Amino acid sequence: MKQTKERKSGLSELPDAVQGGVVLRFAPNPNGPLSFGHSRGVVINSEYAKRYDGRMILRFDDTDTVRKPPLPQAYSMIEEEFIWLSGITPEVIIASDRIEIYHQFAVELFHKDGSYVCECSAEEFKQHRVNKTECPHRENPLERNLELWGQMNDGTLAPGDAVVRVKTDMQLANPALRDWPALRIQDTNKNPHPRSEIGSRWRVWPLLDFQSAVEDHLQGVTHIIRGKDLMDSTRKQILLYEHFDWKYPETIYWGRVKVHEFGSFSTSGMRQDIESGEYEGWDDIRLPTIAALRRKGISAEALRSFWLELSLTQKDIKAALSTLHSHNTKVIDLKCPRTSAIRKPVEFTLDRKSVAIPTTLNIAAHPEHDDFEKRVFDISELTVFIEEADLQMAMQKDGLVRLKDLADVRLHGDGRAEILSLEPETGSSIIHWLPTGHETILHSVENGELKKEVVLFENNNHPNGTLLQLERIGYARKEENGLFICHG
RNA sequence: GCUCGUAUGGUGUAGCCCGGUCCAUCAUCUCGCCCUUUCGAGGCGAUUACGCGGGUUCGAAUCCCGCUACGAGCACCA
Repeated sequence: MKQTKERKSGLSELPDAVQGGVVLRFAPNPNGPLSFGHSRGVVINSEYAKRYDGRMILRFDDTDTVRKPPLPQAYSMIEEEFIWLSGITPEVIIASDRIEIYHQFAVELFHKDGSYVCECSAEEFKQHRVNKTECPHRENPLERNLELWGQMNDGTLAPGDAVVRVKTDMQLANPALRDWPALRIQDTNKNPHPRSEIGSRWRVWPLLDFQSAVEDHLQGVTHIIRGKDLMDSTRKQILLYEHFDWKYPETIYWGRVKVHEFGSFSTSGMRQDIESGEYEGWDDIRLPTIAALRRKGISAEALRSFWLELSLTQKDIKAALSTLHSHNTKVIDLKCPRTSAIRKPVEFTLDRKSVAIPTTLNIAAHPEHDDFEKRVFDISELTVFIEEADLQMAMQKDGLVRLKDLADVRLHGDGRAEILSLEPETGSSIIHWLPTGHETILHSVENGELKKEVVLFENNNHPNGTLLQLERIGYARKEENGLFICHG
């Protein structure tokens, strides 16, 4: 019983998980909306929250105002995307609202002799770290630390002049853990926090390892699931927890995921390119953002299946986008009305000779949905448009081809489509076609480049935003200014 | 350099803790065939894998040792 459940969801049980007693969190930096990579964190954490009926916290780790300044719109975008992706509403915590709390713990740590204000330059301390030597500030008495702490906060000390370090042990085998930095000074006059209510209110900001560790404790987080690049973070934080005598959450890691088609994008890089106009927005279909995937028609359910099937392992993996598309097809195919678009249309005239044909056709909009409004093809003008590629294919078979839902025909070089029979008799390949239509632009992405193609699109009443299946081409979303291909 | 981690087919994944039922699961991709009111849909089928070398054992993907490859951390980023 237990085994089938694990197999089905792709996720194994969380260690020491208690029904109703699990607290998970997902903690992105709101310097941009969610990317494809983030969706793994959303899906895995939220699925566990559902499975154990636990609490789900969405925490914005927005404590860097200089290098990765938060994007004000990103907070609400991420929250909305989280809900869309997971189907559950998380509790929201914003780190920049809670700086005062982190300050209190920082001061408490001085009192516990668990930290000190270090006035070494980054380079000087690096020498100590490499040589396993203690820096002179390590022995600051409490009063001196408190005095310097005051100077960090009141502006006497500038960014780079001092940093608060957690006392671990300079002899630790792992260099990453030796007296790691917990809080630093940021010039918030020059680089105010983008949230207006925060702005320049604080000068001393916690680093990830301190902020995250304190917050996880305050929220009672029971399980942390994160990338294995944060393994040393866990070890650092455990050392901090020992000073406070707290119990560290269970921690599980996943490895790196590479999707070849997505190349390498960084949130800050995308932000720059959007601001410079290279991309039209976060939902530009070339971008690996959740916004772009959604716009093209990738469903939340497909994203969930995808990550769940990949499961939770520490292996670095190269995931295939085709797998995501396959999941998506299973979700959307049943809902997508069929419609036709002709690329490079070639016109033919129906030559009915002895075979009588109707003047209008009522064609199903979905093979399994009779209730979908029928498509009406008026062929009284006897014109049909087919794709140039299909013409070439047909010519290799003596021009024989079957026009879907109409007839077997033989295409002639003079532009005639000679009707052979209404019933399929020649066993020819079936191609899609249109009697008429209107021009629209088909947008797709090829090798990261945007491709725009004018196509003849079936006249239809589908409202903008509808996800359609373009017969024999693929799934695409209809928008005001064209069609946007999702995948085949 | 130090520290940590991972190694099952083209790509992912199950199995490994508690050795045999594993001539290794499932999905995806590729290729065939079938069906068909489109298809890259559906149905059926096929090819392809336990990193290397030792050891323990009647028996190892599973246990032990060594090696190799790859990845990550060693930021006053997250």
